[in-house]
Amino acid sequence: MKATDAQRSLPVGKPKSALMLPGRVAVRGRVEVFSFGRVLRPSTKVLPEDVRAHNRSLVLQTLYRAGRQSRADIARLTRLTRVTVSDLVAELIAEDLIIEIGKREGSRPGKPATLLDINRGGLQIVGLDLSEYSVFRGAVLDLDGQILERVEVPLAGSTGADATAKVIALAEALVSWTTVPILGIGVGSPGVVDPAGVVLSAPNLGWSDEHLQDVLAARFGIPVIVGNDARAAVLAEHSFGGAGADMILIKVGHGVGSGLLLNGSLLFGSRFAAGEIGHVVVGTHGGAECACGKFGCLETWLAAPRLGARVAAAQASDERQSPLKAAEPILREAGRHLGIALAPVVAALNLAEIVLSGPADLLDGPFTEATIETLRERTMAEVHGDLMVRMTTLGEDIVICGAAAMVLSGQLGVS
Amino acid sequence: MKATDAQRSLPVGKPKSALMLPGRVAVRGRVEVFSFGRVLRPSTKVLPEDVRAHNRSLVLQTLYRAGRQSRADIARLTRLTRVTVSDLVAELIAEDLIIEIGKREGSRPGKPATLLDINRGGLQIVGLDLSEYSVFRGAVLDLDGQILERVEVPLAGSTGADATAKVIALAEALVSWTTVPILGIGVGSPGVVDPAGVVLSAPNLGWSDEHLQDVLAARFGIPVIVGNDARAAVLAEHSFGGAGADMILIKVGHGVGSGLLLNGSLLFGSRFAAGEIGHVVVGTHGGAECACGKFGCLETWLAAPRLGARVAAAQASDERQSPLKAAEPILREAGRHLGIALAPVVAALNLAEIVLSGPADLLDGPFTEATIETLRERTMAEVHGDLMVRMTTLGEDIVICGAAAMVLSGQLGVS
DNA sequence: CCTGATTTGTTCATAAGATTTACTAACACA
DNA sequence: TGTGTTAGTAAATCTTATGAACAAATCAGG
Repeated sequence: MKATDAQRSLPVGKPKSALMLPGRVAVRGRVEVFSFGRVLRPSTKVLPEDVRAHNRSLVLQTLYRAGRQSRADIARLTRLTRVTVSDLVAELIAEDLIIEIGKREGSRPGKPATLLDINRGGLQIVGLDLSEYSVFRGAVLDLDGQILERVEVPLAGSTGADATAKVIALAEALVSWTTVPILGIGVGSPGVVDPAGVVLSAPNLGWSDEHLQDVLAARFGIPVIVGNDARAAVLAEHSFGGAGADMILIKVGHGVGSGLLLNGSLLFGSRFAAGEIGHVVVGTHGGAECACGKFGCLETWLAAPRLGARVAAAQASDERQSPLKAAEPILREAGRHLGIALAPVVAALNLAEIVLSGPADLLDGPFTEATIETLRERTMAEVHGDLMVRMTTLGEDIVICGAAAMVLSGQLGVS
Repeated sequence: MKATDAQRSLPVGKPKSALMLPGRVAVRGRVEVFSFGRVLRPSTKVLPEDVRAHNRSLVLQTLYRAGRQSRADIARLTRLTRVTVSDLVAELIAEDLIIEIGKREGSRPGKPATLLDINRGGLQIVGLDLSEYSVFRGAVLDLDGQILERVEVPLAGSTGADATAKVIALAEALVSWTTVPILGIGVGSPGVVDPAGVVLSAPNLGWSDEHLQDVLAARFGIPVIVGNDARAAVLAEHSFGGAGADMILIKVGHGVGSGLLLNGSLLFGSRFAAGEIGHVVVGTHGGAECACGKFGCLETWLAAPRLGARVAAAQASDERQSPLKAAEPILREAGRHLGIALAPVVAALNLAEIVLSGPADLLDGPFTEATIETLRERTMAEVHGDLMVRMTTLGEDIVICGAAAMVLSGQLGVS
């Protein structure tokens, strides 16, 4: 900072001018300066209006989280001035995103506060879950992530344009059922989805380079956000499920995927394929053959159809035991393999929380226990303290809720 | 037509006003709104002066990367106006961070441009590497990361306050050798270091809760940044080594650690212990006993003393073979275990680049080849295309260069 | 009932910052 | 000599947050 400061505290005369910069040639390569922890992207200038947008989101978020606050309350929480908050609130009220909900009750000195809240009853969200193997699901939700109306459409083997048409039809139905203005449409899609909502690849649906977000936005004329299903799920778990800021969510279904939240940020990965752990080989010997051609992929251990089938077989082969007893070794073996695969990830990322999403009858019990035990055996002690492995609190609706969370993020958060 | 398809399978009626918002109670939990990919931390208001600080860094970074640009060039690169750039440049020249270096050569129409550059010769950085087992190393560097002067101090078993005193003495010597004002002091320390530069735990040095950054800043009165050694290394590789924005750097020395750069951001982890992968168990059978009590930790396979000893033993036991031949199976086995541990990490994070730092005679050859092969065998094909495994280009100085990169980031980047 | 204290929300003037517009300076080319 | 181009600067404008001041509304207490 102050060159003079530095100069002052430095010993004065020193030799070694010989080594110095006389002939220093600028042989710089491609170099970037960092904000220790965050890249400063070149050509990303910031304008005063960006300040406005940020503080606007700050007000919205404060109100969304705390709910029912006065302008003065918001000013105290955000450390903005009352004047600034009043100005932002006026703008947000004009846009119908915030409403006044009467005076504060109770006996206090001073002018009674006018309470504000996000316009929770005046806006709805449409959320779609395309991640199930044989069915598209969708719902109308309120701003708190509560499902108001839901619907399913059998996929019936549709792929490519047929699948796209079914998505549009599903969205049309849901949009027609909303009773108030729509904040936006969120879609959780399987496969690799880029930040612009292009499904780069979704084999099950026969999609590649499918510009789903653009197509839906053009059709409905309202904001649309399309994201990967597991990433939507991890966002849901954080926004509505009470999870922290460092977490991996393992999604077990017809395949196995995951979503990562690191320091509160969703991870996309260098090719937008972060979380695709289904085809990592686990263990050094054995393992069933996978559709991908390898042996012992995580999917061969965990995928619901395979795991369910093995459990059923075990139960059938030994009818004297209780079904639960018979299933236990199978489930523990699967859970152990998940732990083996996750141990390096948990250690490398210093994760605090592992959330499982999938069939509770398979995952919630010996499976989870074996995963925890395996992680304890295979990672450092310091991690054990705060490491938590648990089932999601959102059940089957996790992707739909996550789609809604994406919309909340895109429309009310910083852009 | 597809619309009718979906419509047909949907519940037709549209009643459901009953379900709507009449009595909706706001039973919200702790909820956060997201900017799809980045948290908006509450109580983080933004002011116009933050805009200034950001754009100021943008100018500095542009100049640092591109070098020798005119004000007009910077304006074009940053998309700020010439007026704004002139204003910022005047401020930066007053602070001696930027200098004018004469008119542009060559024959072009128009007024000749006044070229600017970062004051590369007028500022120096002090970098310290505390990560070696038996020695502290330090250097004076220029702003391009070139080492101008270096020094080593034997650690001689110092721990606790003794070790701290040696760090201070080392820094004093280096500071006294600088010939121009110092931009800052960077320190790469082993162990768990929090973002405030507190070494929470460094067993080898006997430190816990050592406020090294504060201590050094108080002593020298100039900016100091203390960070984890592997994180410094990954920053160095990105800033000076030409690496991309999604990378893991594996640091093999007396122990094994790593640093992660994800989407251009350094990962700290929920307890600031991200990258601590040395004590992850690899493989499902066998493995030597580790100092931590477990068997088969990554360190037992990779740590330089152990690996070197195994190589030496193999070479001694079979003197008819060439030393290289004799070492190969040992090195391949170690590299394979690194691949096994990294496969889930690479897949989960969709990493593009793996950089190795450590003894080149051990790592650069069969070891690296085996790591690549193992990763190919154990992850999805799509990853193979752009996955790169290589040695660092910075050699032994990687942590010192990383310390300098931390200073560049902290002093010239966004705060 | 009146007065003082307290809190809320708004009005007005101000400071910081980037932009647009317009200007001068310096050069090439014809 | 004049025209066109580029660099850098100056003045006015627009945006945004802030501080100071004030009116409104309420409580507490005499």
